[in-house]
Amino acid sequence: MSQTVDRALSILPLLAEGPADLGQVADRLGVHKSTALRLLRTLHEHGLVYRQSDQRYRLGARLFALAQEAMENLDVREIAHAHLVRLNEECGHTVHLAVYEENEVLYIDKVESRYPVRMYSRIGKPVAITVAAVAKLLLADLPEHERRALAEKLDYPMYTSRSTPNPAAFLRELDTVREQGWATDLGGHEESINCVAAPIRGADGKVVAAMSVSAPNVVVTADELLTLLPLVRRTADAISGEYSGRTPAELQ
Amino acid sequence: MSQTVDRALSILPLLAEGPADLGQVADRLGVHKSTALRLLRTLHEHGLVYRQSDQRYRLGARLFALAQEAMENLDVREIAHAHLVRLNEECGHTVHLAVYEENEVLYIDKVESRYPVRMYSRIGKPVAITVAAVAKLLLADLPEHERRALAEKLDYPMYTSRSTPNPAAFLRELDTVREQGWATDLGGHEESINCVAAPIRGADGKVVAAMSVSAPNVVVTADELLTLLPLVRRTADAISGEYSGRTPAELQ
DNA sequence: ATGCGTGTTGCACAAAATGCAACGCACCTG
DNA sequence: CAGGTGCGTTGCATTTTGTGCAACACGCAT
Repeated sequence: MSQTVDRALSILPLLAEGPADLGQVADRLGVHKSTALRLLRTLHEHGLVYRQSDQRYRLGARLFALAQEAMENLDVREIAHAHLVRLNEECGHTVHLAVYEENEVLYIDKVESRYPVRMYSRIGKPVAITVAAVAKLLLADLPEHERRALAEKLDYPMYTSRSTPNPAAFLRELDTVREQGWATDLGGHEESINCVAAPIRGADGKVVAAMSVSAPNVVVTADELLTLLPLVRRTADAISGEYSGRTPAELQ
Repeated sequence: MSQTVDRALSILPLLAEGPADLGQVADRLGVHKSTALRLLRTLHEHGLVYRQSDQRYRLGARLFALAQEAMENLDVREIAHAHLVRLNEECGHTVHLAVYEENEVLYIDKVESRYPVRMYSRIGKPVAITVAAVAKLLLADLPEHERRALAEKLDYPMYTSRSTPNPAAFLRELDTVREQGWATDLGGHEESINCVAAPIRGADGKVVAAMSVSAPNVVVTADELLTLLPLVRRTADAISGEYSGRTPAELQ
């Protein structure tokens, strides 16, 4: 595609890790300093990169503004948010909202647990796609060929002994999930954390997002968490209804 | 500087206005379709641009991930330090930087007064939350319900006759502080010590930290200290600008 | 079939990006 | 204070790389 642009864009994730100086950027890109300088200057002009007082470069304000706008284009998030908050108030655990995009599953909203022990996650961060309950729901709804192709392409890291080990097992799991209309992750990502998740569907029945409730074993056992399933499904259905225009928010 | 990158980056704000197809992008860039195509493809590979089902392009969710990660790796303390030192050189008094965390306000940086009479404080030590100027700023920015809940939970020790006596008085003080955008502590913690403080805000306008200048009566009167307010606010604004990655041009 | 509006590909040419080497500059260090 | 080291920065010759063109492919409506 375009080498120059490709290099320039590679700078962004690099700076997301933290500020870096010209030399570091040039090294990690594998280009001459002068080349890196010109790329950084261009990024700077567009406000995507900022030069702090110690001369090092970091991501700039413009990027935050763009991210904000990108968010606003995802209207599921806006509709879902109030429901997620309410669910969190009812059960107290961490609530996540995720979408599938370009072979990745991304968290796009999160309401923190009210318990002191919290699970780590980050809005915008790609999800552990082979084990996360929300990922199973989103992938289970893909057309067959796409699903198979993706399953073959993925890595299957064994986060724990319960992680999905290979494509075959994953595809079987996705079939089950599609069948039952909900999904779980019982210690597949981190030994002590369990999730239950339910799908959010658009007017045409396609899964547009998925939401989950997560809690560590020390707070509730997996069995206890599973008793929340009806509540989670009801919340997801409420969001689906509002998203597809069936149930205006005012009526609830 | 770099034409190709420049063109590619110009696509982002364009798509921020709303989804567009190849032709529209090419037109607005003033380039041939094939050129626009290659640029879009490169952006796409980096996840900054997403191709929706109707083939049109829009901003991708990856932008989040970047912005979010960058935020997380930002260190107010690191960015603020040089500014605090400069402020101390200009006025000579003790300068503090504080953040709110888990129902407490903590000093995270300090530059000592150059006068022989110093006030006692320690980095990492919780601040007298009901009276300190920095605490007022940080709490004033909390969401209403959280602020009320916290105000009720706190103790109101009468360090001096001017200490905040109760939740109602505290909430009133916080409203004033939020309104005016700065705060003071005039002998509320120790009879002879006054402070002026200003907030430091992130890209989203949220108060992420607060800074203050403190001095005992024997060095400067409260009125004299207040004349430093513009300087303190300017410093805080400079830190805010740098923290949120604004370019000088956008800063005005 | 036919025409129109898309997006997409291969290619020749020219422009634009690259790496180099040299310079400026601030900061140490002996 | 001379000399050295580690940065960022600049001008320039070289050629890689991006560009626009024209042609093609595809879907859709007429």
